[in-house]
Amino acid sequence: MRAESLKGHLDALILAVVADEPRHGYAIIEELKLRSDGALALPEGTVYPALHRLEARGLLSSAWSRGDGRRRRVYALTRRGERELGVRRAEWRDFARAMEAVLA
Amino acid sequence: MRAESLKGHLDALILAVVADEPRHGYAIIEELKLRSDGALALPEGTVYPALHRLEARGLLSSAWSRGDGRRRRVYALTRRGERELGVRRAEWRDFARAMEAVLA
DNA sequence: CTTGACACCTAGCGACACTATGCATAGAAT
DNA sequence: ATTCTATGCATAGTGTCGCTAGGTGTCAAG
Repeated sequence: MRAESLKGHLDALILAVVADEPRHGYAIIEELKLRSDGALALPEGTVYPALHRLEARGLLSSAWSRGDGRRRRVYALTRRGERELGVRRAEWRDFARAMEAVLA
Repeated sequence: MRAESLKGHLDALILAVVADEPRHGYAIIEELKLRSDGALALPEGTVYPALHRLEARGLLSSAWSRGDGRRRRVYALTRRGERELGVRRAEWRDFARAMEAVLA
């Protein structure tokens, strides 16, 4: 997976994964790997800053939780986040359609 | 169309358009607009540097041509460019599949 | 004789994913 | 006991690359 290819699409991925159920950062990384059959193996240095950015924009909310004595920051989609996910999904479809139209 | 979303995918688009027949920069821009139904309206400042980059990497070759008294730099796919297009197409499919798997 | 389409060029900017590194806990392996 | 691996979070710094904004010049139409 080329590094640059993800640019501009990461937010949609994270929002989609969190939309199903609230998750913490590490779990989001694992879930992305799982759903994409290993294609989306994102380093932590990519995901954690993205989560902070999304929360700063009001698309995610977070809360610390303790399980197994581990501290985890669990993220959930806000209402603005839901709307944003809808927009991003639509934008992805448009972009993918355009790409296919040219590459076909 | 979000600006960042194109990153990493521009080369594939240009190679694909030039693959059908040699074209000059302005014509490539028009063709992308046409095939994508207006979705890919790329500014010149995006396409021209990309063409230079692709030529520097040996994926495109160019030659000046005069028609109507206008000077045009016409680009054609090299053999390496053909191979690269194949790789990029495959990478796009993989990426798109992964995105769909997560967004679905 | 100005406007708009055609046609090319490039310096500098900004966004953002990634590298590298650090800290810390838990369980398994040696 | 100790080391290794997986879990879990964080961020400073880097590099890439599409875009903005500006420039040059031709040609047809109004």
